[in-house]
Amino acid sequence: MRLSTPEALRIFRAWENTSESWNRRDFFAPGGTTNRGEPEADTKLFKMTADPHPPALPAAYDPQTSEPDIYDSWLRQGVFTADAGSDKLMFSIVIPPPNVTGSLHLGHTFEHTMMDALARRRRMQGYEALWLPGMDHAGIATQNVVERHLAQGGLSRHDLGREKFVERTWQWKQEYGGKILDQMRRFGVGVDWSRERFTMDEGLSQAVLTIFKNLYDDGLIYRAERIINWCPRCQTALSDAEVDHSDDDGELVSIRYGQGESSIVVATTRAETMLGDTAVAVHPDDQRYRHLVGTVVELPLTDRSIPVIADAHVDPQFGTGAVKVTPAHDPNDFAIGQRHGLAMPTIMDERGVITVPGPFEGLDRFEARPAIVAALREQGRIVAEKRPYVHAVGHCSRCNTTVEPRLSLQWFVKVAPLAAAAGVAVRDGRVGIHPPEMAGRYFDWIDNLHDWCISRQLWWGHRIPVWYGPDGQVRCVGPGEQPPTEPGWRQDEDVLDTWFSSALWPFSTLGWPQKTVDLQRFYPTSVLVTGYDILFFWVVRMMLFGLYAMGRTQRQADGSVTVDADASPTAVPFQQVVLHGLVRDQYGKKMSKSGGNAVDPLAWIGTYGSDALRFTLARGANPGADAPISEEWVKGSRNFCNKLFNATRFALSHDARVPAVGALADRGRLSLPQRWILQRLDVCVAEVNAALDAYEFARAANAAYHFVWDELCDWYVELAKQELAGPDHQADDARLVLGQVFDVMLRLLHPLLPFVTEQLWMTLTGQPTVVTAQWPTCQGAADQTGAENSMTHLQNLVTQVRRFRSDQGLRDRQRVPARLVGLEQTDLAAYEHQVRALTWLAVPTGQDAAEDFTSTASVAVSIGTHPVTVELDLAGTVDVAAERARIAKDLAAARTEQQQVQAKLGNSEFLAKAPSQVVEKIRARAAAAQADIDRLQAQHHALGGPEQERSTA
RNA sequence: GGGUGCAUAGCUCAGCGGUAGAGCACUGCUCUUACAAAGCAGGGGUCGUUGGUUCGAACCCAACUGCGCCCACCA
Repeated sequence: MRLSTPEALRIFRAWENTSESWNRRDFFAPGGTTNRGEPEADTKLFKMTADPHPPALPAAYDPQTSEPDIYDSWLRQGVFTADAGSDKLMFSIVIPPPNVTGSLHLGHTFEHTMMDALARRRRMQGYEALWLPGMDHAGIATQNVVERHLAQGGLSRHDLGREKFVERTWQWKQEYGGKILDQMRRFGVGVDWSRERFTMDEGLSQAVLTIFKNLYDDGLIYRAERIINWCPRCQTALSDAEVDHSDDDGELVSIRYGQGESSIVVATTRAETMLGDTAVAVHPDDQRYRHLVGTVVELPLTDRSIPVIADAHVDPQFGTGAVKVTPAHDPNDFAIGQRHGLAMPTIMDERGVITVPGPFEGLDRFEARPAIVAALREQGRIVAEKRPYVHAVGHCSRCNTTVEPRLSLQWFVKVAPLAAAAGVAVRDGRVGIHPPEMAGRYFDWIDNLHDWCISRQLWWGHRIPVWYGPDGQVRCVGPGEQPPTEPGWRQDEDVLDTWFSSALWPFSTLGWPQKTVDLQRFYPTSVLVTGYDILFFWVVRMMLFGLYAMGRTQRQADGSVTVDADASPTAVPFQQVVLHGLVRDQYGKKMSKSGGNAVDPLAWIGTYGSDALRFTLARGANPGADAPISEEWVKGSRNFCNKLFNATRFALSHDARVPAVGALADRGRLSLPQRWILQRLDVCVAEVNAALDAYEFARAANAAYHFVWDELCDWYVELAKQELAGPDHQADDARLVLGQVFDVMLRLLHPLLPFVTEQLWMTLTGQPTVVTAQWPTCQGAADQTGAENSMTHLQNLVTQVRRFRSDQGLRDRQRVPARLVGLEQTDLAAYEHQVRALTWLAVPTGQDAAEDFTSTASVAVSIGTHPVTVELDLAGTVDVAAERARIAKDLAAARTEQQQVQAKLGNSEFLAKAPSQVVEKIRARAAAAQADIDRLQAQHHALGGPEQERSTA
């Protein structure tokens, strides 16, 4: 196959962009070319020197070509490298570290869009802005991937052994782990690559050791035999947060324990656990079983007898009111077992295989279940069955295997002493949550805490720094300490939960436990942007550890340690939390690989550009909101970029100049359209700022979108064409106004559309980069000249004439001679030329034009209180039917309006109780409606319209 | 089981007490030199149902119906 040149180029670029070219770390090597203020000369696309003639823009908007070059230039200029020594105000964001195994998906681009916008805006506002990137080692996920990889070669991790396996995983990380970072570069994230971190790198591992040791010494980490969630496939413990519950079909069987008079019936969905039963429990007040408490019953299929005990935890209303107790395989039963000192035999191994000697030994738990039910049925022990029986079942969030509660020896973090302070920090406003409604979910967790199981039976991760001696000694080895070397000592085999190191991310990445300048200047981080789906996994835990490590602790009288709830504001890991939703498809369905509707962001970036994808995501990005997205909408955003590109190109081609500061302050001199667009620009700036202050990216994007497209392009640019062709002073003003509007808008849009605004702004201003340009602020000038009102009049007039022309089937090109009667009485008197240009109306020609001109059709419009009639010469070709239809329609609308308004004005209570401004507004509407009705009726009459068109009211 | 949210145009959503809006889709016309990745004009909704509060309700309150999400050791 032969490729055409452009096609080949495109493919080459796509390939080039994804990997090789981005691995040139010399762009951001420490001490290299990244120092701010000393941009390296760039000969490729952009001139860094003051060039009086900046390079012309390409003829077409072409993100595929320009975006990678622009990103290179940013890295070369070092604009994202934060200076901790700066005396500016500080702003910092740490990236939610993506899994090292991952590739970029739309969820990442979604939150990166928001973080980049926030950081870029702050940088333009004069802050020293740090956006710190990095990756998470993702314990279970990565180990699973590498194990799958090994399995293809017929190997298991045990064939390699621990050391080799970990080595292999590091290798894998080096080879594939940076993929997502390469993809982020193509997206154009403005992160500080010189500060990139990894949860398993040297510094962060020190942080993990340090906090483990501190917590251990403070008695906040302990090891205990507890019921934990166990995944028989991953063969590791899981925290509560790593278990997903779903309502599954099961089977509830009732089994008779014991014989005859002294028998008792219990119900269960997990019949196989009966092999581990050590009691039957009933409620102490339950009269039905009172006589049995203290006796023993025979446990079927075994040679054991178990006691009947009384425990207040049993619900007498449920089932038979009697519960079988399996302390080693059920959390409730474990608690009962502890209270009654019951034996806790484990009946399954780590794979979920029955270990009790006998006929069921070696059976998987799901094979054992029907086998045991069958055996019980044979003995006549099954007294009732209910199937299907829907009940909540826990699944491993990593592999979806049914979780098995299992008694085992694990490490835990004592959460209560940490959590109180974490609750207070949000309640007293030191940490803001957006949207505020979601703080409720945060408190749900904080107020209902369970201790956090942090040990994992994996090999990939931070190994627990505890050593066990030959005589039962336990020693926690802190950072810098030597592990015991005497014979017989061995280190704990387990590693820490991935979220343990993630919980340190806001300060470990800044150098903690060292007292670094970064830590001092950039902590607490300003904003955390993350999904509401990991509020519990991550946000809560960062709060716990952040306040513990960076705040103060108190030793209680009993020797226990708690985190001081009144820790200073500088202890919190972040000051604001912005929670975003999920990316959904165009039908509102959650995007997921399994749902088959997942999209590779790079594909869209390749076709439409990073800016287009960002803008589409931004238009769905409000706190707590899910963002629907589809290719059509990305295309729409690309079209917007193209619009902006072409409009700027228009301005440049007419020598638009950015005015000196204050040059346009005296607006009295300017034309109506000029005053209007500057006024609207100011409103847009205010709206965008207000929206971004509230993290409402969607509102900001929409405000800018509508200003650029509906106001700037559709109206001002069209009007400016007339001004540019007009008298010199007017043309000069137009060039300055265009310069001003585009300068401000490009800066204002930069956080949301970084690439196209950079390209256009550099060309417009000749400056090296918009990244460090000054952020626009609202001038706050009220519309003192009534420009908005007059422009509304102009727009109405123009639209009415255009509509008439459209209804009459007139081509735009067809200049129609016309008189604008009465215009001189209105505020548009000076703008007849502009009105004619926008409506393609010609001045009547001929010797005595005004007198000879014969009108054959007219359009009547109300300009404020003044009637204006546009009289056109259609040379007798007026489509009367079309015209009458149009007028009839307007008349009907005007009458409806009049009816509604009169209903209000006829209501004495309305007049009495409604605010006077509202009443005045309604009166004005009534007057306007009446004027419309009069005018339209006259026109309708003139066209020979029948009288029955009268209102039926 | 406990929370919590949502129902507005064909689709996805904004509006949250005083004339129902946007994008896409749809219809007609136009290659008018910034832009056809466009322009101009247009059609389309008793704002889930039923009550209530109010001069006035898409908006506030209650109930109902239908979806969704979060939490949960219901054997």
